[in-house]
Amino acid sequence: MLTNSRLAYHSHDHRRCVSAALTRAKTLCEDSEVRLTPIREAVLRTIWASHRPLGAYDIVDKMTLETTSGKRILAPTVYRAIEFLLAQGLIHRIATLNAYIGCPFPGSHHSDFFLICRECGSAAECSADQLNIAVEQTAKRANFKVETQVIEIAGLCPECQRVSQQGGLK
Amino acid sequence: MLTNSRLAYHSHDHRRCVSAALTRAKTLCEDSEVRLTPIREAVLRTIWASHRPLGAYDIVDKMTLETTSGKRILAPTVYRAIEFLLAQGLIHRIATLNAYIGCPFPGSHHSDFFLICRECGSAAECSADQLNIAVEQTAKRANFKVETQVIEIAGLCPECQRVSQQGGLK
DNA sequence: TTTCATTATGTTATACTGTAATGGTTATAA
DNA sequence: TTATAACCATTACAGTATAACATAATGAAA
Repeated sequence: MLTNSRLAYHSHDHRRCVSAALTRAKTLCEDSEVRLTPIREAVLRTIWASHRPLGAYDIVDKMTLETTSGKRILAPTVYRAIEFLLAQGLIHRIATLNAYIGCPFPGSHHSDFFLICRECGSAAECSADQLNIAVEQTAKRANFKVETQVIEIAGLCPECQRVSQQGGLK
Repeated sequence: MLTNSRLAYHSHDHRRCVSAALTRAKTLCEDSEVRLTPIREAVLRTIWASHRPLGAYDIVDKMTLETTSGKRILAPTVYRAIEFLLAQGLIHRIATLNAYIGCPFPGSHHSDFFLICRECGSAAECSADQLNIAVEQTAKRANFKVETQVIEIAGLCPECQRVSQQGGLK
């Protein structure tokens, strides 16, 4: 099973996640001959600020705060960047949260799912053959032709389980 | 595998679906000692008008048209009814469409998924142990505690596959 | 039956999410 | 340098959802 759940739920040097994501993004965009413009890169960097999915207007606010010129970034600008990043597979949309998260392994074409912690908000991306096979087979039994799949699982991440158990014991 | 895919995708006497759904709803609400008020029943009936998920404002419009008194039904009224019906497990929310659909087998506690046809818009609900097991196992490998799951699969239903093949052949 | 508490609904206003449309700007290549 | 396409700014608006407060209906207790 391919997953970034270790990083997503436990403390780590997150700067490495960010720089790795940006490096991969640059390489992929060069290979695909599309442009990772400053705005698109800034949006990607903002989304990668954490392992928590971020709403479009959160991105707007963050970017407006961080900008030096004091010029307000507007929603359509962010949405256009999001559209681009989605198309390149650099980010994913979390439908249940109306939010966006960086893809930890772009380029590899995978059908993936998300484990979203309701407590800390962090989300891990996973890709498991077993699950994809189960989807395919159950769809087949209804003669349904699968094109896209959205699998979003909410619950408690390992860290937040620990914390909530400790809280219950005291 | 528990599913209503036959009914969802093929022509049938839909009045029976509606009356069965309303009967089940009444029974379940009596058992739970909650009130299926006229408005809630009307919203449920409206949602059950087809096997296609319906947006909240579509429900508003439909109900406003169908009302005899000419009085406009307003959004909060519909959303409150939706909230109630969701809580009773009589309908489901389709996150990828921001829309609502009647549950064909309420009462049985199942974790389910949806096969949504992008062509005709119809959605079938399914419950397959294989898929639930796959979700549980893959989550377990990340030490993630599952609470809720959203699985929405988009593609082509059997009928629309037939039609699109015929179209391609001519 | 009256009263009271609870639940449900009506009404207004507004927040959040997302996109259409238009025109200006920048980068790239001929 | 100029034509072209891609990108971005700006305004306006569409669609989804809820907050807040007033009123009405319901059911149980006095």
